[in-house]
Amino acid sequence: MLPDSITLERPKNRDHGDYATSIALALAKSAGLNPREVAEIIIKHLEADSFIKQSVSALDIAGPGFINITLDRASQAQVISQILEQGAKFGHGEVLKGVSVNLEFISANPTGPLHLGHTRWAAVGDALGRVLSAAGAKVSREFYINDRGNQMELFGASLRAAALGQSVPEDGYHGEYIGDIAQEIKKEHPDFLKLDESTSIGAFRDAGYALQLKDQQRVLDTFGTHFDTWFSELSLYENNFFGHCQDTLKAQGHVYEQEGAIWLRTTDFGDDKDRVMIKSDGTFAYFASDTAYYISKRERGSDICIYMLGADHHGYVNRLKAIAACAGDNPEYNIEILIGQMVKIIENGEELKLSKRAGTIITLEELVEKVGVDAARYTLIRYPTDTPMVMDVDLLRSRTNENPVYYVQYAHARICAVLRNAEELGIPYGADYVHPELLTHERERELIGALAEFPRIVAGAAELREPHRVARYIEEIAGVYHRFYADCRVLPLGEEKAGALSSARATLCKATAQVIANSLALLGVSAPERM
RNA sequence: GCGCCUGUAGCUCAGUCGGAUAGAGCACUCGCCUUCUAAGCGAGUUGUCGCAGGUUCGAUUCCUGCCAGGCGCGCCA
Repeated sequence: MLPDSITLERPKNRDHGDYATSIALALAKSAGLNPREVAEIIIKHLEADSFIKQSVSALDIAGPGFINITLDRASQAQVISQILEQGAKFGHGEVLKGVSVNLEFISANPTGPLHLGHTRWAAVGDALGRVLSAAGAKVSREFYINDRGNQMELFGASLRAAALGQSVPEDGYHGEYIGDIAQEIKKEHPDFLKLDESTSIGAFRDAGYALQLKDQQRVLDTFGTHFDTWFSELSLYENNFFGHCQDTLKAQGHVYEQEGAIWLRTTDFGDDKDRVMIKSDGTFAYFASDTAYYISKRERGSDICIYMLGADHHGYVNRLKAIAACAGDNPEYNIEILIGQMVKIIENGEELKLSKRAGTIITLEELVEKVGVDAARYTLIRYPTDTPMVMDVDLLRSRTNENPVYYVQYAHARICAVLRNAEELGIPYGADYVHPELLTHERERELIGALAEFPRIVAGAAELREPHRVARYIEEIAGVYHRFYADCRVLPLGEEKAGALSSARATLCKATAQVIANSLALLGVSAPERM
């Protein structure tokens, strides 16, 4: 019996070679041999292979039966040429080629500023989009605008009340920005206050909606997060699109009527209870939009619909999955839901809860004002989304290596400085100066080996939907580079003449800078040339 | 009550389909700049991987139960 796949891993301990496999241990039982014997047989066969003979310098059996593989130096260093040739494309691959992904994230109500919870997704969602694209997927980034329902009416009523100088409704919106917008609308459209109450509320609602949406778009733009589609919930009800969706679900046999309401039998697919689509008063429940929106995404050509939701919405996972199943899709493939845990922010050792602007929690814009785009994005992306996280403003503002984003950016800037100096000294570097035979230092081997991992990291991050892996990888590269820098002098000292080794090392530096820049680009974080 | 997430060093957290001696950063101690950016590097110290079972050659990782914390369970959106 052969296993489905053979795992090849990078050992933590460098003494265990460049790569290692535990295949012999896995096969030992069914082969009826002890693992080391199995390993010996495998190695004998591998050694007969001409490609292996050429590119591998050692195959060893270690421990209980691991096979440790040490690569030939020259073939290992080929990655340097590859990086220089492919440039910004290095690391990009095709594991997700041919897959069309709809990536929906943030999806805030257009009734106020984006806050901290949205910000996590603004960073992670954007990074995931970049990572998926790099892995070959066709990605459509979508922001779903919840522009329908009671919240919008309350928003309109709050604005109108503020414009009239009245106190806003109890369950309305109370942030400071409400007053600002109300004044802006009043100035632009003094006539709105002369309309009868419900028309007036509608007018304020629509004007406020337009202003808030524009504001969200502006803020996200400065944050470096861009969308392909801003999808209006209201548009799902235009041209009877919802009716069409209802027919689709009906055809699959999961729609029924009870007590004057129209239901979707989501319990057929693991939901706790069935969900109402059309309420007994004839209006649409929010869930109706969910079903139509999913169907819209699929009909517009996406194979996989990824939803990025806050932890307070995790109760929606089953019903969303059930929608896919009710539409006749495979809920294990066509729909994925990622849950982002809460983000807390502390400053001076205390949690920041109130934003004067939003009236509730701190906004994306306020966070950026405090720590800058790069630090905010990097920190938010650096952790898996299923862990709650705490952002420490003071730490993120500090320009020390307590702050991982600086550690990583500094490595890039440092390399750029070395390369500038190399150019001044007339030391050539680039694809013609790789000289693998000269890069024999342990630090050089380490660095080359780490650079070679990048494509695997990108593919893994894409397949697992975990962009934080890219951030952790850059930190490793930065660390390995700094150690190389400390031990391996690149430029000639004093009166020394520059030799081939300087060129080879400068070339390695160039390749490292490229990989760091590519990684940071996947996170939407800048790679400064000077700091 | 039911469901989801989390529990790893003093602190903040990584840990790939189950692999070898469980890792970073910070903090603490001590070294390293008359020459490439010291925002850096090196050395030292730090662990009942929440607890208890199970699966197996092997479990921080998978399964079950329990403990602790966070969140969610509307014909609201």
